[in-house]
Amino acid sequence: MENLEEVINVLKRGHNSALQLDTLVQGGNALLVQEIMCSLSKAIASLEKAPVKDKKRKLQTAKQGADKRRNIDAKSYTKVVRENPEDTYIWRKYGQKEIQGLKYPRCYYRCTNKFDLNCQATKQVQQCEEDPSKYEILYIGRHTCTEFYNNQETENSAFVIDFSSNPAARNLQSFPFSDTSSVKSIESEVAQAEVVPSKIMTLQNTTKLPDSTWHVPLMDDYMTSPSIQSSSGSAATTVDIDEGFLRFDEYPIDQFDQFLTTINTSGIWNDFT
DNA sequence: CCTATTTGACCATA
DNA sequence: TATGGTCAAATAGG
Repeated sequence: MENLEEVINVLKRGHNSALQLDTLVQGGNALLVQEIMCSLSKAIASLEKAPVKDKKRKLQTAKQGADKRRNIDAKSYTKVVRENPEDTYIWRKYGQKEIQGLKYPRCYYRCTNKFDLNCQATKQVQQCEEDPSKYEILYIGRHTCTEFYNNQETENSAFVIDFSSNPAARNLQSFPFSDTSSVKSIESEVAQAEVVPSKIMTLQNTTKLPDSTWHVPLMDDYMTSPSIQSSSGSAATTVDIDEGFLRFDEYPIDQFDQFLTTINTSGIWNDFT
């Protein structure tokens, strides 16, 4: 069991190396690299399919000892990989679930400021079956914590909250895409922290793993922009990252061009290519 | 100590 | 009652 994990990790490292090589190699050799990546992907995929179901609930009786909910030998502990210093949002993983009919589990993340700032933003990350290097990200809700920090920067707020014990909050100092006209008091922002239409973003050729803390720089700023709030009706949008540019196959919300211009000039997506 | 992740349990809902 | 989203105890690691 432990051995299998090891093998999978080794294969993943190989796959990531091939990904990096793919960006360096040109011409006919590129095909060879693609073939290596494909082979490794298939090998990883076949080793990783291990559906896990919920165990039946244990009946609690007075005679039972301490509730041993975890099996020490069950799974390995994955390391946090933090990249992309441009990102100002920090997510915290709060769940993982095997989904019926899907090979890979779905991972659930929330904003680290959920409790201290009542930020309701969450995301779900799903690894694609065809290409394990590709992840589908479903964003639910929007970050309201941005409004708080903008408020802190621009004026003396009546709200004094000490974040000295919260390293995540201390990192949240700049919001390059914030709209200063939308700065409001915390009270009003908390009041309108309702769930807004979700979006699906697909990352291609990313070497980032969706485990643990993971930074996604742009979509959340996009989610907090006022133009999104005015949209009605929910729709899924597929966003492909292709050679450093974004390719939108469908976009149901107004004022998208303005958003696209902003992010294309930011260069923030370069980290994903 | 502390915070973050893991993962079985819990629970809403279709 | 099966599915999938969330909770939280156990655990890792600083």
